[in-house]
Amino acid sequence: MADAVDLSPLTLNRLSLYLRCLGDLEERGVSRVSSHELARRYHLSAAQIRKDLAQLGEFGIRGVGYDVRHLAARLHSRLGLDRRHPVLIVGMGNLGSALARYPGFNQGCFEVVAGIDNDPQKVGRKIGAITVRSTRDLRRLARETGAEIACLAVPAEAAAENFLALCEAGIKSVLNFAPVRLEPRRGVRVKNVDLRTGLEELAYFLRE
Amino acid sequence: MADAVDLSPLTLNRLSLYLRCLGDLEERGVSRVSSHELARRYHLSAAQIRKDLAQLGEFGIRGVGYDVRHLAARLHSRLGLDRRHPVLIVGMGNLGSALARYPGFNQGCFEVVAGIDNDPQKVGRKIGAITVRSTRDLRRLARETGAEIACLAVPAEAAAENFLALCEAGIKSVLNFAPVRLEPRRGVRVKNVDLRTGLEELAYFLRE
DNA sequence: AGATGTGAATGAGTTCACAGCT
DNA sequence: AGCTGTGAACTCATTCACATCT
Repeated sequence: MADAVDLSPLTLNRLSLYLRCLGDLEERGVSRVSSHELARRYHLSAAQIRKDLAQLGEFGIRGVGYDVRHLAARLHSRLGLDRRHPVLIVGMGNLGSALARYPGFNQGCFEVVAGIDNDPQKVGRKIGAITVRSTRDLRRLARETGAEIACLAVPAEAAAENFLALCEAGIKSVLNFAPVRLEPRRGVRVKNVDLRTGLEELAYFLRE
Repeated sequence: MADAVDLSPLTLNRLSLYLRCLGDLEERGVSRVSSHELARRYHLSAAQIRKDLAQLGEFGIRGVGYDVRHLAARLHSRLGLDRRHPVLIVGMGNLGSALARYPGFNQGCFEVVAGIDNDPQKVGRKIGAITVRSTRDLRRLARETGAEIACLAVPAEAAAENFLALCEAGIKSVLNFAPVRLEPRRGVRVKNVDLRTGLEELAYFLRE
């Protein structure tokens, strides 16, 4: 099957998940795995795993399963994880600071290269491996670091203006933690991560 | 339309979103709003808003729109947000500490009532409004606070055992931040929030 | 006139079931 | 014999279009 097809976000998120499962298997020294085995171990659906993987081409071995390392490498490159991704964090409050130190944001191809805040009190402070910089340096920072991805972790009321600044600094993708719908901008992809929504979903299912 | 129908998680998340939009409108002093106006302001779909809201019963006014306060109140109660929800946080590392102080987790019906960690160094420390408690106190804490919801913010390798402990302490809903699929337990609802997946999704769309 | 509420049409995503390969 | 890869069936979700009400 062709390599150019676009994957849906749903498929994409599952592929990320499979990749992590494969990493786990690799660590455990497992070298081959079937869709059923994957499903059993990680509570997934075998049919769906096959459908998802089939979109990346045929490289399962019928009667046997998949080669763990080969599959992981294929996923890796298909997901765009085979090149470095510097990440900027805007808003170094509690959440921004936690993200800067979050292992998942500083592993493999991802690296948090700078934190940005407009509070002069915070500028210059070291948080984890990075130093907090002023919002005014945003454009220069983006250019110098080559960052295309930014996390927006500012309060709701500051989200719109900071998002605009990110767009103007040439950022291409934004992971938005502010509980706000950002005005769509062409050429800039936004993924909203609303932590509160998760809680509300759980609360719903607690009604008797 | 009946009140007993179960809402899908997708619908549910949008209803949460609408609720926040209505809050914003209320603050701005807007008292009536149409589905089109909501869609325009917050970049949503008018048809979908109507479909979603219709599931909660008829209380729009044809030719006019919806009463902002009335609609907000209805959503509120339908989502189960009209009673208090004490929240426990397990794992007081960077992420757990940030969540404990996160405004969205300490607003309205939600309140973080305790943080839990098995590191004796951390036990007793104050973080935001709460004090860190030992994992051994989990069961008692759950009973005393009446918490039904917990956030799991421990490293991947500690997730399974802590999840088990939560289940045994009688927790009903878990917001899981660990990049791990938890073994399903009947009677316990899990919502996975994987921050890394968000980054990976963005990285995918940066491939040329 | 203008907006809601809703069946009908369309589209997306998942599961089934089995042909085909190793 | 066993597992992949995939069309077909099915379920779930969104969009359309309009009758219905204020």
